[in-house]
Amino acid sequence: MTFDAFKGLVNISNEDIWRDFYRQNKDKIKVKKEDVAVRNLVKISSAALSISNRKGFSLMTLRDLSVESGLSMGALYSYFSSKDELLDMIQQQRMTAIIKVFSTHLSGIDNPAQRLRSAIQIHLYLSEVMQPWFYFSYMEAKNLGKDDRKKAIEAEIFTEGIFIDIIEQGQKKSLFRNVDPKTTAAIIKAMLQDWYLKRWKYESRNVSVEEYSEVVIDFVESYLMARNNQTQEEKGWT
Amino acid sequence: MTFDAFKGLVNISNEDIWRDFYRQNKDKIKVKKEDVAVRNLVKISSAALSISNRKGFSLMTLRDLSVESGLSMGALYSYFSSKDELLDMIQQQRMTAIIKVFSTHLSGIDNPAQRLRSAIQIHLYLSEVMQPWFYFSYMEAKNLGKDDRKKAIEAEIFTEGIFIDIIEQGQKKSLFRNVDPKTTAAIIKAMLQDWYLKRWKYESRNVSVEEYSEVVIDFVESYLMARNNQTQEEKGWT
DNA sequence: GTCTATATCTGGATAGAC
DNA sequence: GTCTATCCAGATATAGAC
Repeated sequence: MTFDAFKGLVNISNEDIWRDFYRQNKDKIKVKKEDVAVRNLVKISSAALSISNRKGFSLMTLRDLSVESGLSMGALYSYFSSKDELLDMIQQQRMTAIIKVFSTHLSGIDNPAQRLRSAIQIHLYLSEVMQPWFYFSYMEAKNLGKDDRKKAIEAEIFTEGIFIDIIEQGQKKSLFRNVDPKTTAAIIKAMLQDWYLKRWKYESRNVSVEEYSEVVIDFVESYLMARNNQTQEEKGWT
Repeated sequence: MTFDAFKGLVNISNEDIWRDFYRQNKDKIKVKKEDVAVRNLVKISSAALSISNRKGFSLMTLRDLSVESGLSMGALYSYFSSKDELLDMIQQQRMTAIIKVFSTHLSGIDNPAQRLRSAIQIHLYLSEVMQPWFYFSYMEAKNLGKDDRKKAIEAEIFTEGIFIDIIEQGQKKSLFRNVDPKTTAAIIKAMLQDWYLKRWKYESRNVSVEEYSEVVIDFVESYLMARNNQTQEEKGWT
């Protein structure tokens, strides 16, 4: 699947994300007109991600946020009741998105080799679409409240678990050689994370998400299928 | 080389690091007795790394630091003149260490395959010895002052450059296949960084730095030497 | 060299006008 | 719903005794 095809399929816009959020949290948010609320939530979150990813969430003052979002400090507090709640709001959005996208796009793919390639692609493509979220989540994970910390760990286990499962399936079918599934999955995750953590680097080198995706897949397959002299045909490439 | 052998060779103790630092910065530091100064610098840096790596440097208050280091707030300011200077002090130390260790331990190894393995091992072993520094550097990089920011980028380029060079050498000698050296080096770095960024994970799974090192080497060699059905003997393993 | 006490300021949060 | 003005806790940094 190309990146453009993916974007068409998932169709995650900032607005959709925050409209969903608004509907699920109507009680917490003081502003009652949906359109107004959604518009401002988008402004606030964009500003918050931009400033935080530049200098860190804890160094972002609410005065910074007020200037960049174009809302007064008083208005900001109509959308969240504390700075920490704002952090949790952003985190929450990423996690629900990742679980949703994985579940829908991996179902129905049974062949482990094919499933491996799809999982890598989906993760990279999703993190490309939501790069600021992913970067933010990674960097600010340690500052989460207790509950959201738990959710973050669950999300971490969830994605890594997907890869562990795939590897074990492939080993059962003798498609992959007998390496340690957990460490392998951990390393795959590290490769995937590098894409959104060092995006400036890949951008300056003109590496597209599709190219990177192919390199990662090649890397992982070389490792899992080493000493297996298969042709591309046999591997399931097309 | 085993990890223990490495530790014996490099022999980086906290004390040596800060003694060096003290001698190079005698003018900045108000305390004039070397032994007192070094002892307290060790206390301060250990406390600062421990607290920062738990909740982030910007959320560490000087009161926290005072309690954990056992020095009063007034005393702390005999060793640095602002909180930002403390950050730069810690960063500086890691970078000089990494350049020193790489230069001494890679010189004399000419075979690209061997050089690749050594570079991976050295990086992992060094980051294991200095884990809190590496983690800190990575997480707080964005908060550096202008000058130190430049140094940080240089250090980044330095390590990645080592791997790019090795890969290009190996390709010239037809030991490695023709993949993109830059992206490959970037991915190798991502694997190396995962070791000190997610150390808790590997610790909880009882993965030692030597085991991890072998997996990374296997991973990278599989990729660079794919479709080359060599035996371990031929690859130079022993 | 190190401590306690304190000056000064920054930033999160709220009250109340519009 | 949004703004301005303000409160006040808590942070950095310093002064001066020991």
